[in-house]
Amino acid sequence: MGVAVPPEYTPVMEALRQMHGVTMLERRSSPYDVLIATILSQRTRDETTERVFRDVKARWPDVTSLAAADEDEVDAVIHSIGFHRQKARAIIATAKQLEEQHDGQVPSSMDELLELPMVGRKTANCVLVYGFAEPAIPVDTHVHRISNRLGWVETRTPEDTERALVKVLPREHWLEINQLMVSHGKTVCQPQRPRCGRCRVAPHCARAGVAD
DNA sequence: AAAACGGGGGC
DNA sequence: GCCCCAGTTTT
Repeated sequence: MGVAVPPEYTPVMEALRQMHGVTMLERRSSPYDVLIATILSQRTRDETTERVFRDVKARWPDVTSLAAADEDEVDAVIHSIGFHRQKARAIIATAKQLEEQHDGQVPSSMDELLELPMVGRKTANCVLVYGFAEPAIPVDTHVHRISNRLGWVETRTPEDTERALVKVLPREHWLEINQLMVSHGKTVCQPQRPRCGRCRVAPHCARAGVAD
């Protein structure tokens, strides 16, 4: 009986690496910084988020100061990003929750992270992999879309994609896959018109040259 | 399963 | 001006 030949994950990741030149260590930071920065980054562009995160850290450098921050003041500092009111409320509540329930530390388990406001699986997995260097795959819309286009998974939601990917993708690629596919998704494998003619992954892709 | 949240960047 | 976003929560 024919056992299906698994996709060639390593050549794909190598092609992505060549196209996008990710410098992994730049994203490594303390679990707390990853947590706050990732909440702020939801549905907003990186460049904007980076500036806003620096401003937040300058004004409220640690958990204790952020826990005591005034919501209107935080809202004013992060006003240039989307969902600023919810995010201001969320990061203050997160800081308070860390102090009251976790001795001021960021928890390192998925279940505990999911208890924090505005922390879903994608954000929690960012904290685990970038903050704690634990094996986890943050799946956003880019990872979801590209994994399906490649034929690695056949899933309807990012959550389903995450659960499928952790079963098939070798662990050596988990740390890189999010940033590589996000970069790829913004510049080459875009939602509407993927530029397959310029894509070095196309030879390995189930839908190269085919629209969704 | 779908709506709501939102300012900023690209065209 | 209009369309599109590195999600999560609520209905």
